[in-house]
Amino acid sequence: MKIQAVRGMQDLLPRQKEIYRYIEDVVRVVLESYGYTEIGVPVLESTQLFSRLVGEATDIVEKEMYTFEDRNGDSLTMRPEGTAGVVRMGQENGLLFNQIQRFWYAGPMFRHERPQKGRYRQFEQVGAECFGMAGPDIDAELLFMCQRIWETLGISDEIHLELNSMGTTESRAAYRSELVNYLEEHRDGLDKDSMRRLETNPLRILDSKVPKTQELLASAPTLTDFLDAESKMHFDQLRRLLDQNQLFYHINPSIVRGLDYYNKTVFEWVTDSLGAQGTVCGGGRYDGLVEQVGGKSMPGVGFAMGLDRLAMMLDDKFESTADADIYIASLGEPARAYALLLAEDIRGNLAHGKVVVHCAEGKLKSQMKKADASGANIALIIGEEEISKREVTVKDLQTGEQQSLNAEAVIDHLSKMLEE
RNA sequence: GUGGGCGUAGCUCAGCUGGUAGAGCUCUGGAUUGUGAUUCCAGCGGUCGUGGGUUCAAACCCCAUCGUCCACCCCA
Repeated sequence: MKIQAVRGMQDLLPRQKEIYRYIEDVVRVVLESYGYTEIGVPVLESTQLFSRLVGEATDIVEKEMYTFEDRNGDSLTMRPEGTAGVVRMGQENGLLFNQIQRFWYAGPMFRHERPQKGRYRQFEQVGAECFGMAGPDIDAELLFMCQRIWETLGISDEIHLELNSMGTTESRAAYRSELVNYLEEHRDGLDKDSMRRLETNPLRILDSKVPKTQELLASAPTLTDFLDAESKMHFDQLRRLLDQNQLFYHINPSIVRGLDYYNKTVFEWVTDSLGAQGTVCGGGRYDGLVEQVGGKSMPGVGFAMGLDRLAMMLDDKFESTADADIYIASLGEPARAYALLLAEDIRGNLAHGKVVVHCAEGKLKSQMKKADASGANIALIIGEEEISKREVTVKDLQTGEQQSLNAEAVIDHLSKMLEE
């Protein structure tokens, strides 16, 4: 019986992992340039946190959570999203009371869905969450920040912004009942999924891809018409800020988001280049959430971006770096031992550079092959001749030129070569 | 959870109407006693996803199962 990875869990091979790290580095630099501070929150939380904050009737809570009993009988859940945990953490540690905060975090999330391209059961997210700021300027800042990340990664022309406002809980409730009334009247025109959602989550019907349902929706009441005055103003101001900064967006009234806690601004950054799982980043405002974990009422906004999907977008353009700059080949036991010492010496004296020692049997020919495959530009060769003369042969693998230097001169020479 | 495609060497794949398995890449050795990225030669490497069935005979047909991919659903 062979043991293999659990379904939906992916291994990151060296090249992939390198892409992830590159993205993380870019994201970190950009987020910190906006003054966001990094935090860490647990992967495990009590199940209640998610069922209450994300919403009992959402798909996530209903059927996608990895939930199990701890040894003492507590129900625990591996986080399916980041916001709930950050809100809990902020409240529990007193970071939110009368405070303004800008946080970011990175790490794995877990959802038990059927795996697919761009969708795994463990997936990596980077999130940003802001607290204590009610105005649209912080919403705009988050979007500028995303845009800057896309630009730095070189994928901004493949991603566009879909924007909507969901209004306050009250205005949304008013719209919801109006929509249900309308759809009840045209019940026989609905598809099966939409019929079901009419009971569970009517706003989701707006998202339906069934053409007949979409026809029906064309003359249905729209959320925009039901926005309360304040939400409307917030949305208009946000749009103005985006316009002023020439950040282009597409108003999409059917963006509703699958979590209960959103209000006012909601958005998704979407790409066509990944197939069906095109959302690369999503987020919005959640002004009522802090109150729900027992805190003083406090506005919040945030987003989460999916590293796995971003990594897929970069895959064909990304160039891996070489495994080595200097590769040391040796022949015979004394040379082999000396190679290790020399490598230590080089690493201790060079400012940067990767030094790889051939630690295995092998003829010089095969060692040189390894040197070539490693991507190194320089090979050092140490054999019996070199040992007896206290020399090291330095070979430039691009030009093929080589020379023998005495051991003391090697490091100077190498640092010059690496600088070129 | 639903639907469809695909599982053959480490990787990418070929294998006709059922007749007992092949290529390229990688790796190892040689042509070149201690010199890579080109060339040539040779070698290593397979319970044909797994279990059952049909058949004289199954990688190939049938059933089941697992995995994977794509789509639906939903989202990162």
